[in-house]
Parts: sequence; structure tokens; C-alpha cells
Amino acid sequence: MLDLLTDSKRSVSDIAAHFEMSRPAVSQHLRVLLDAGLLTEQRHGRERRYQFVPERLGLVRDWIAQYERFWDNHLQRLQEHLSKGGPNG
Amino acid sequence: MLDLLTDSKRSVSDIAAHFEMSRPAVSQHLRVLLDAGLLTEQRHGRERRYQFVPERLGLVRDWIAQYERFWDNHLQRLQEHLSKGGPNG
DNA sequence: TTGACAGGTAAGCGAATACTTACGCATATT
DNA sequence: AATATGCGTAAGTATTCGCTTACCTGTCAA
Repeated sequence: MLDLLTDSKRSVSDIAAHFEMSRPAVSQHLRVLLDAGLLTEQRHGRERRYQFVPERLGLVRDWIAQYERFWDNHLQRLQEHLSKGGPNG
Repeated sequence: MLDLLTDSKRSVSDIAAHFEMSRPAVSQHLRVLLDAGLLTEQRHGRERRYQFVPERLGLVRDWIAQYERFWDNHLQRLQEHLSKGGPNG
């Protein structure tokens, strides 16, 4: 579902058409994702268009980053260092 | 629980003491984490000491990385490139 | 203004989950 | 040998999850 919402805004019915579950079920999923801050909602007339906003995944990434000594300690530090002056402030 | 197991090996009873749930419940959690490859188990006599091994979190990180255009696209690519010749093969 | 369409919400239900207690086995202590 | 300790597992249960159907509101078209 997030994949579906990565590149495009989509209406609920549109999303539901890609899955086997009912539209209300999709609505409930969207609600959870919206509450989690992973989606934005835009109202256009009677439609609501949702889009994935991955910023919040940064929290998960940060949590994981605590344990990244294993993967590449040095690169990790470089990343942290650069990101302070990077595109995200 | 993972936080608890990050810097130190711990016995089951030790871990259980930090939570309100029963020791068997903790045991079941540890089993899941062990099966997921997130923990190592070492037997010392009748004790079993568990420790967090974050390598597997790389899978989650990779999934997140798909959406990382927001954070730092270029550094991301560098990281992927380097990790192919990095400490993890 | 009436009917069709988009979508959120409530109620209910089966399945999965997360726990509990009870128990058995291995190791340590006396 | 007898007892205590550490732990895993089995069985049972309350709770949570994920869905469905039914229904309601708000918007668009005729």
C-alpha cells in the first residue's frame, strides 16, 4: 500500500481496487497510517487523496542507526556528520 | 527488550525482572527474536544468556532506504555502493 | 430535488496474538 | 540423594486484529 502511494496521490477506491479486501478495510488501514503520520490527506470534492510521506520513517531509521556499529561504523559517522549540513537541515 | 540486550548479555530471569510480564512470556519473546536472527544465545550452565545482534535490522534499513530520496539521495547511493565491498560482503 | 457516487464509522465475528499457570528437564547446591 | 534454581514448553484464556456488512454523511450530476 505504501508502495502504491509512493509516487502518486490516490483515492480510497483507487487503492481498494488494487487489493482483495473491501473499501472500508482499506479506509481503516489508511486511518492507521494517517495517524502514524505516514500519509497526507487532501480533499478534492468528494474524493480524498492520500500520499505516502516517508519522513516519519526517519524515526525508525534513527532507532536502527543506534545499532549500526556492525555495518559500517565509519560510514555511519560520515552520514551523521554530513546530514547536519545536508538537504534536511 | 532489545535496548536491554544491546550492551550486555543477560539471562532470562534478569530480563524478566525488568518487565511486568511473567518469565515464560519473556522466554517466548526471546524465542521469536532468536528465530528472527536478532539475538544470539549462549549457554552457561543452567543459564542462557542472550544478546542483541543488530545485523538483521539491515533488512529493515534496506526497505526504508527505498524511500530515502527525501533524506539524502546521494549519500544513500554511496552507502549502497560502498557496502558491496564493505565489512558484510 | 432526487439519485448516484465517494468515503468514513459502527457493530460483529473469526483468527491470531500475548499472556498466564502448570509442568518437566537439566544444572547447581547442600 | 535431595532440594533448589533456571529455563523451555504445553495448554488454556483474554485480548487484539483484520476483516465484513450495514449504515450514515457529504458531494456531484440530472
